[in-house]
Amino acid sequence: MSTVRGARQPTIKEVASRAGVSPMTVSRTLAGGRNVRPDVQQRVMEAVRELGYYRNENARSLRPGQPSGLIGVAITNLANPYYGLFALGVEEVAAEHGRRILLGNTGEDDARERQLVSDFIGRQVDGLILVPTSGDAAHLRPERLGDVPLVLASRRVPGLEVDTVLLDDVGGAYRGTMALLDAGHTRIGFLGNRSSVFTGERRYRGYERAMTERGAPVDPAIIARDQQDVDAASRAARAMFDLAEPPTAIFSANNRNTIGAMREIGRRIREGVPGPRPAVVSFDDFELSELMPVPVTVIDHDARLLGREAATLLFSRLDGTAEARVRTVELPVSIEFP
Amino acid sequence: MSTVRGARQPTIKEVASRAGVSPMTVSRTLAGGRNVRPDVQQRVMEAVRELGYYRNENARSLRPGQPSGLIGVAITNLANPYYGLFALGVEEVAAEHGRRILLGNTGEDDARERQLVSDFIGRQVDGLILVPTSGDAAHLRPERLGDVPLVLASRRVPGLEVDTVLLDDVGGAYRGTMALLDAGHTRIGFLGNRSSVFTGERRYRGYERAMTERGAPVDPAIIARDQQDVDAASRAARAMFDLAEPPTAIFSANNRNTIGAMREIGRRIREGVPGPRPAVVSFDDFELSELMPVPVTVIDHDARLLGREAATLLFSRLDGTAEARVRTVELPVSIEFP
DNA sequence: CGGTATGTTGGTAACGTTACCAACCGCGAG
DNA sequence: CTCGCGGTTGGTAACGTTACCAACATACCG
Repeated sequence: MSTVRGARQPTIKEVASRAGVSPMTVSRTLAGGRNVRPDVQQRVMEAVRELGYYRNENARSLRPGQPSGLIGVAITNLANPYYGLFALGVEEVAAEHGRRILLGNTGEDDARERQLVSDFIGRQVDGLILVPTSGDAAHLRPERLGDVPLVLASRRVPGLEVDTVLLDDVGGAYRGTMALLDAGHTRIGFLGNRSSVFTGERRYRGYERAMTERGAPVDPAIIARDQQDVDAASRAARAMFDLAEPPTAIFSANNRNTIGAMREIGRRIREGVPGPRPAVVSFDDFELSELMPVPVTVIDHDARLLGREAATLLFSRLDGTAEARVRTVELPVSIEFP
Repeated sequence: MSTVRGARQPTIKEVASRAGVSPMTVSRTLAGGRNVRPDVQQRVMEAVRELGYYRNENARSLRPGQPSGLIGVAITNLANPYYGLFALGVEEVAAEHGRRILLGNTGEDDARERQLVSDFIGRQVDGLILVPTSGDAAHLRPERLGDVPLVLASRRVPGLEVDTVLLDDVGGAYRGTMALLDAGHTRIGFLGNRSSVFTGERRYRGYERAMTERGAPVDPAIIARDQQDVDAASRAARAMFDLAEPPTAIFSANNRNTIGAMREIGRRIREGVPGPRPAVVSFDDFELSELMPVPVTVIDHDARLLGREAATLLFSRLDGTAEARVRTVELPVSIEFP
């Protein structure tokens, strides 16, 4: 090995001089070898191997019109397994298109989102995929992004018309609630969260629509929409069950709330606390739902597919194969009965 | 707004001419404004705002000695929530150091890992964090990486001496198995997986050590080490429980195997299949373990912290604050009894 | 054998940025 | 009033790469 430890990365010039050719010939060889004699190509590739040369992608993309091959992805909370799957879906499609992803976690923080987007633009990303933190849209306006295409996932941003992939939140919540109503329940509690205002709102709307359609009372006493984590959800469920008129069923708008409700229900059963053993419908799947002490209907979705769709939408813009019109893809959800 | 839709990103020159100064003055202003008159700075910042200018980070890092501000992160399986948490930990620390992360998923594929590492180097990353796919080490040798520091996480690569963060797999498995032995079990089955050869091996070693130390027989009939997913784990558990002499307890080396075993145990209880209702120790936590039909002891760890430690190790190299010696950090695991 | 088409190779310039140096300014000390 | 110094500004070159053009070699045709 002729490379010295601690040395800078070798450049195309060093490869060229080692192979006894010009940098242009090295460049051509690495670009596929069109119009380069095979024996010369071989000499070049040998020099590349010997020196451990890698093309400097940053220098490459410096030339105008050259894509950087990077996609900026900002999601709200990587600690949520669904977003891990989402990121995986994006990564897969990006890899299929020879792109890499720059990943940032916003933690539902507007300022951090703005910072990430700025940085992504500064790094010349070819496109952006964003789970927005539903603040305002100023930093996402086309004139701020230059000609970098943007795809929103999971949520919309008020006043911003761009390609978007969503779940069928309303329909899923509607059908899930309907299932409870069909089973004879009329007093159905709602557990939801605030953070994802957009999805939370949509899922609540589905719940509400089903309830009113069937003439079931929508009682604020059994609607809790402020729980961000499992513990808060547990407490909310507890308060609801301790009411004089507790709900006989629960619609939970997400994973975190479902787990919290389950904890509380499990505790009551273990400790013999009297009161309801409510049926549960859960938006978002969770493992071992079939082992729960009460029947759980699951409204599941494919976050990985959501990521893939977002990336596919983006690449159709990048390839220029997309129509000009802004598109929204709404992915179906599936319902699994206990 | 004077920016034209579809236009290229504005350059420092355009900002300069708009502000009536030279590009150097813009550069200095953006670098903190040392030795630039306040009123000139203001004019420059105004032009920056008006044009929607972002520094081109790629061009910036082209100059020799300039860091790219990128960290390459390759993990094996983003679909695993633990790796999502791991990535989050890395991202957090990177952000604290003003770095972004380039994320790739290897899917336990050697070729893909090599490809990702090449690409990361080509993009001039300042450092690499890798959950290795335990193939060979050729592409990770220092002479192949130039002077880019590397940190391994979760697993080692045979024959490669680099900074590494691990879990206390052996100790955790040992203590977990001991807990079962203390409870009077002697016939303890083992469920594990192949993919992560390294951790799988270590966890098996902890199990084996505890067993032999107490003189409990290590019976190949109740040791299954080939399950990659929940379904396979379920089948392995089923076969084990159907033996003439089934285990009275199960040590499960990971999440996937635990879920699979639980499914099978739940099925047998629901369907009234006679046979053991084994106690379970699970390496890796899972939610609602307290609601399981048999008592589950959980050996948990903090994947986010693992990611933070990996990144911290890397940045100590980058800052030059690290001692030269190769370091290994082994994070403790916690045991939660049912 | 001359001429043209085709294939191969290299030189030059440019991408956006900033380190370095040179030039210039105003101000205070001698 | 002159000198020198510190603060401010701009020009030049270089980072690594490749598009473009020019130069040259070779093959083929008439």
